[in-house]
Amino acid sequence: MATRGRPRGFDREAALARAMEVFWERGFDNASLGELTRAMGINSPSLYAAFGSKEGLFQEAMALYVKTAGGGIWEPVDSLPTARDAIAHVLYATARAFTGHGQSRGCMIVLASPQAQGSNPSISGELERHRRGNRECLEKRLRRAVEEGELPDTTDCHAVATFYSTVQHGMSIQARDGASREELLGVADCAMSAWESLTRPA
Amino acid sequence: MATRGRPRGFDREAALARAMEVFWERGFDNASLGELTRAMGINSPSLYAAFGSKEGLFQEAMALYVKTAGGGIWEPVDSLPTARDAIAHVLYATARAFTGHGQSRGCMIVLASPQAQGSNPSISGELERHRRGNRECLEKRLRRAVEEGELPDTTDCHAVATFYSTVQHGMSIQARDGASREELLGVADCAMSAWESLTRPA
DNA sequence: ATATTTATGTATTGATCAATACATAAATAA
DNA sequence: TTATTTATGTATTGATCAATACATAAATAT
Repeated sequence: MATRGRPRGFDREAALARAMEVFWERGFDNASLGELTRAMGINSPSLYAAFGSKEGLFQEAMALYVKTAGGGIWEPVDSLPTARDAIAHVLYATARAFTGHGQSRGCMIVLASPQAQGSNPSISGELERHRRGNRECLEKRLRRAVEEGELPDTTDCHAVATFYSTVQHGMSIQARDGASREELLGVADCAMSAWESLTRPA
Repeated sequence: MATRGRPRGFDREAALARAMEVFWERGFDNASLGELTRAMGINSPSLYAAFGSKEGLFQEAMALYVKTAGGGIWEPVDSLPTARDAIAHVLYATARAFTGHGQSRGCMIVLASPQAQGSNPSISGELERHRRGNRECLEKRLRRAVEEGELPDTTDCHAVATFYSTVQHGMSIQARDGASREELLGVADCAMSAWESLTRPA
C-alpha cells in the first residue's frame, strides 16, 4: 500500500503524546480543542483527519497512558513471585509514577472524568471499566496466592483487593493536591503494614 | 428590617438542597445552569437574584454539604476519647455516608472538581483547601494522642494522617464506581487493621 | 390612592465549544 | 504532462454555555 496524497506534516506519535499530557493535566472535558491543537502544534482539521474526534483522540491518549506512564504499575503483577511483592510493587510504583511527570500528577484513569454522569458517558464508562479491571487484577493475583499456598484460604481476597485498590485511587487525589513522592511512599508503607494482619490465618 | 418588594416565590433552602444534589452528582463544570434551574424549579434570573452566580450557588451548596451530608464524618474527631476511635469513626462514617444518598455517591469535596487546573481555579482551590483541612484535622488529633500518652511519641503522625486521608479519598472513587456499603465498610476494616503496626513503639 | 422595592418569566446576549466547509498545497499514479 | 488522493490553513458552523435586559407582577411605604 503505497502512500498516496500529500504526506502528513507532523509527527502523529509526538502530537498524541502532547495530547495525552493535556488530557492528563486537565481531564477530558476541561481540555478544549484549542488547548489541544496548540499543544500538538496543529490545526483542528489535522486533528480530526488524524484522530477522528476529540473522543477518538482521548481513546488513543488513554491507550498511550496505559502503555507508558501507567504501564509499569500493573504489568508485573502476574510475574512477581508473591502476591505481597505484587501489591507492594503496585503501591510503590504508583507513588513514583504519580509524582514524576512535571505538572501531571495523579492517575489519568482516575482523574480524567470522575463524574459517572459526566458530559461523555462513554468516556466515563470506559475509565470506570479500566479501574475495575485493575482491581480485578489484584484480586485474581490474591486468589492465585491462596491456591499456591502463599496465603491462607481464609484470606478475604475481594476485601483485600478492594482495600489496596482504594489506597491506590486515593493516591491520585493526594498527588493532585501536591503530595510529595516521599509522602506517597509513606502511604504505601502504611498500607503494606496492614499486610500481615490482612493475611493472617483466621 | 421589614420585607419590601415582591416576596420570593420559592423556598430558598429547598432549592439550594436540590442544587447541592446536582453539583454532588455531576460536579461543578458538568452541572449546567439549565439542569440546576430545572432541578430547583426556578428560572435563571431567580437563581442569580438569590445566589449571585453559579459559583456563589456552588459555595453555598458546598457549605450545606459540609454541614449535612458530610458533617457527621469530621465533627466527632476532636470529641471522641481516643485517636483510634476518631479515625475509625471517620472511616466507617465515610463508608455509610458515601453509599446512602441515592444517586449521589462519593464525596462532593473530592469529586466536584478534581482538576487542579480546572475551568474554575477558585473552586478547585477551595475544594483542595478543604481536603487539606481534613487531613490536618486527623494529624492534629494524632498529635494530641501522642501528648496524652495514647500513642508512643515515635508515631509518625504526618504519615499516619496522610495514609488514612488517602484511604478516605479513595473511597470516593470506589463509591462512584458502584462499591456497596459492605465493600466500603470492608475497606475501613482493612485500613484499621493497620492501626496496631502504625502505632507500635519503635 | 401613588411611589418604591423586589421577584418573576420571556427572550436574548456574547463567549466558547466541538466539529466542518472550502480552497489550496503536496504527494503519487497513469 | 494530467488526474487523483490526502493534508493543511483560514474561516465558519450550529450548539451550548453562563449571565442579563426588559417588561411585568406583587409586595410594602407614605
